[in-house]
Amino acid sequence: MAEQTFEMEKTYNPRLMEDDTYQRWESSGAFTAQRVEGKKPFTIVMPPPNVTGQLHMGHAMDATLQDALIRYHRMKGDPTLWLPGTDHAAIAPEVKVADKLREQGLTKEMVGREKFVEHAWAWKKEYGGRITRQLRRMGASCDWSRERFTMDDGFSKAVREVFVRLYDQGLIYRGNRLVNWCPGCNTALSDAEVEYEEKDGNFWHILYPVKETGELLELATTRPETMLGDTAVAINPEDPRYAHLHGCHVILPLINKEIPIVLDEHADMEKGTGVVKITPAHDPNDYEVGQRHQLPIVRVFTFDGHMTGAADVTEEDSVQVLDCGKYAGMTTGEARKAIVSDLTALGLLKRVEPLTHEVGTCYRCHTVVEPMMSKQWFVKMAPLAAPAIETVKTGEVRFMPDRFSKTYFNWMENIRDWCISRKLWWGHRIPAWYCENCGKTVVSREDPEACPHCGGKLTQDEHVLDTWFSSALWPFGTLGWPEDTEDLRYFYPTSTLVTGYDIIFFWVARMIFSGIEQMGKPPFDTVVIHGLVRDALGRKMSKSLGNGVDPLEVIDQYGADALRFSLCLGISPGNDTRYSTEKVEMARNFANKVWNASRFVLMNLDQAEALEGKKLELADQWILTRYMEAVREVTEDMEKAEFGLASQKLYDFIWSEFCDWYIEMAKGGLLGNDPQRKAAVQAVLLKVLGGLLQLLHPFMPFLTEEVYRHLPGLENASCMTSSWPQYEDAYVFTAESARMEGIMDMVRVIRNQRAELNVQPGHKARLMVRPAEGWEEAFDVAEPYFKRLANVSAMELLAPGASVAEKTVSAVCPAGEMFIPLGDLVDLEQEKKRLAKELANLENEIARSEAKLNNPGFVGKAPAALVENERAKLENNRKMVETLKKRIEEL
RNA sequence: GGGAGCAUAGCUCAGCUGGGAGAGCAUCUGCCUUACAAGCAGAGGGUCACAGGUUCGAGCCCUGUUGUUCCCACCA
Repeated sequence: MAEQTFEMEKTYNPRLMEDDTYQRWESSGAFTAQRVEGKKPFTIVMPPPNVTGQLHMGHAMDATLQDALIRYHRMKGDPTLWLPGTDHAAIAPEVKVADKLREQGLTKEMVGREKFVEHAWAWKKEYGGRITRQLRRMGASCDWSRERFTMDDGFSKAVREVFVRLYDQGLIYRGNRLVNWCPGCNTALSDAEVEYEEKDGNFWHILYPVKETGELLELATTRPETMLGDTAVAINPEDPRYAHLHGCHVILPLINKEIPIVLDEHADMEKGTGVVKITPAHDPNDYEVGQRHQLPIVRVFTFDGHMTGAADVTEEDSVQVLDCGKYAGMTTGEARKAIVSDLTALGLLKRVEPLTHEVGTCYRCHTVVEPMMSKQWFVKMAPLAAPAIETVKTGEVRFMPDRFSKTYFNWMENIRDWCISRKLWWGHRIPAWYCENCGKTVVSREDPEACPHCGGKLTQDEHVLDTWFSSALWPFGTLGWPEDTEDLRYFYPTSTLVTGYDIIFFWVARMIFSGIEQMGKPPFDTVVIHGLVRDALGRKMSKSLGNGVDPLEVIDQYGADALRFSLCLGISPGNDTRYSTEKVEMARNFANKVWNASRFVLMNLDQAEALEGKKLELADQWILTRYMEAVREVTEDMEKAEFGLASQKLYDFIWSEFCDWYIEMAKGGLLGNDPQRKAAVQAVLLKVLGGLLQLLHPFMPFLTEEVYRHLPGLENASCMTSSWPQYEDAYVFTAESARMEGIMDMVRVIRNQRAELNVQPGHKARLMVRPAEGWEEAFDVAEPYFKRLANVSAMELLAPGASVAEKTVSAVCPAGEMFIPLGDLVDLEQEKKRLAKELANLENEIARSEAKLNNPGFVGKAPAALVENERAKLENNRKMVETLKKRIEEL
């Protein structure tokens, strides 16, 4: 006799258990991955959140799905590794630290690089643990012993190794290129970091005087402030309108500079006037034109978004910087206004045409990005992209859902070189040094003392690497690479990557080509893509909108399990989902339901009852069969990463079948005085409850763990490390299940009739049943079910020919005919009408079935089982119609 | 300009390989039935955007149309 020390509260209260449970898990060492030779591990590397960031709904979704997969595989017995870590995230912390310094009246430049980086590390130290603590509150079962950081020593080594290797292969180069420049963050950006936003703007139609002919040439631009950097205007060589201008020049207004008219295909005769101004330093197309015609490159913007002045004038690598004179020092916006107004004064602004156009902005600060001529480091992408495309084409790496491989191809097949240098201080400093003496560039794994060529003094490149350069190495860098570690050999390639579709380009694609390039194998075989969590109105959650919901507040109020479940229920792969409090409440209510069902079972079990040798009734056989179906379906869904389907299946099975039906039916056995029956019911309850807690564990780890360890026979056992339920044929009772469903059907009909007739709940009525052919023995055990579930006082079976003299409500079900004597509540006319309607329905059904079965196409081509099913249904309905007709006659 | 997603009950969304439309919330009715009112029982509510096509059979597959969201792209 086990003492009942486990006092369950009436209402589920997650706060009482979550922290303790997590600590127990973590200290048990069960999160720590073990290498088991000969066994294939299941490995996920966590997308590393910003080290100083805070948990948001996106992380919550990410963590929930990964943890569900990890817990599922752990229970299946796979050696399981979920490798957590954080990202140094370059810009965001850099901005935060700079802000903090500003509060003290300091700027980055004032403190200097070295001190600034120290401040950044201090910042990291202060906030670095925050997000990992928050992930723990989600219940994330990561292997914290293997936690990594993208700037820890080992990882830094990996970054340098990759940089040097790619440089040596000629896949990393430095050059003057037109890059996306964010004046707000004051750094270059990669193409992926530019977001396009639709903005209102204008076409300014400007007139440039032609030197040779004196005519005014009209051209249009959306960015008049760049005109000081014009080094040509282009016309199409085929354009008859301008044939006479070949070889002529224009005088650039405002600065009266003579620039040539060049002939170039880029000038589209169909667009505008067919004349284009060419600004090689500030427009990608113009840059190309400039290259073709050997035009000078004249930069007119500073890197922080102002017009250049005398002080900026330099000439480096063929880029000239202009002194913009009266415009010098203005912001580009101010310059635009001034230039437009000056042109108007000169009569050279013909007209202004409003338009909306897509403008590139910085994905972090949303400042408008300026294309700028600048010397940066690049990764040559074509040779890296080719095998990365191939590996997805062959199915070696598989996106789920598959449509995201299209997104991937679309990007990879049109990829341009990747700008990897950033004008920041926080990050991996580019391992390149320039010799002051001989001017050569040294790229090295170790910091060099002096120039290896001439012994001259070296200075390191000022830039750091794009933060995605290091996260691209995450799947092998975290496992010890470039060292040849046991972890690396055992866990690489990893199994599944789980992430949102928004970082396929930033991260997934780059991990794939990096893995192939450095390790010879892609870093994972499956990429599970999920959607974004949006707000209740379908908007993206963002700081600026202030519509973000803090997952921690949700956890405080409803519990981590409720949050997790709400993020799984009703989602479909790759589709966005809306966050709503209602949904969390629904999940919390479900948790409460599970809690109370468990409470009921525990209250009624005094010891572990084994199922073996128990005499089972229809209800037992039914719930066991349904449970086995749930095991099969949930397992299949987990394999397919169909979290929405798995959680929905569990919700329905637990609530509608286990609680609403089986527990109610079980009460008879538990409260009755047949000890054998009681033991059988106890055994079934224990079996099914234990199993469904396990199935639910990946979604609601805390609740299931807490209940599971208090089940009789499982004292202090862990649900988390228990074995995933197996489908067992021995517990599948197909025929008996169908019998039970027949009885349940009758229960539903009785309830319905009573409700319609407004029978007082306290009023119990007798039930007379005339079983349909073959259903007789199903009613042997049915009486208690009717009594408990349908307010029946007593059930009596009628002989086949016996008639019913009393005033009754009646109904015909597949299982048989039934009569409920309800005395004065019965209105015979009403009853006749109802039965007639019922009859009409059935006859409709029969007509439908007959039409189907008389269709040679259906009988000939539909699956045999389906046809058979239809025949049986028809047969059944015909029988029911006969019975019904007889009944109506009797009335 | 290219690509993708979505359009199903009043609202939010499921519906897995084609075989009689589901859930939660909301609404209506009746219940504190000793696990649970965060609950129980019952009810109402849908031309599955529109038009064609394939099929014995279409919410599901194909084509087109409309609306909507997103991604990519150098439209001066």
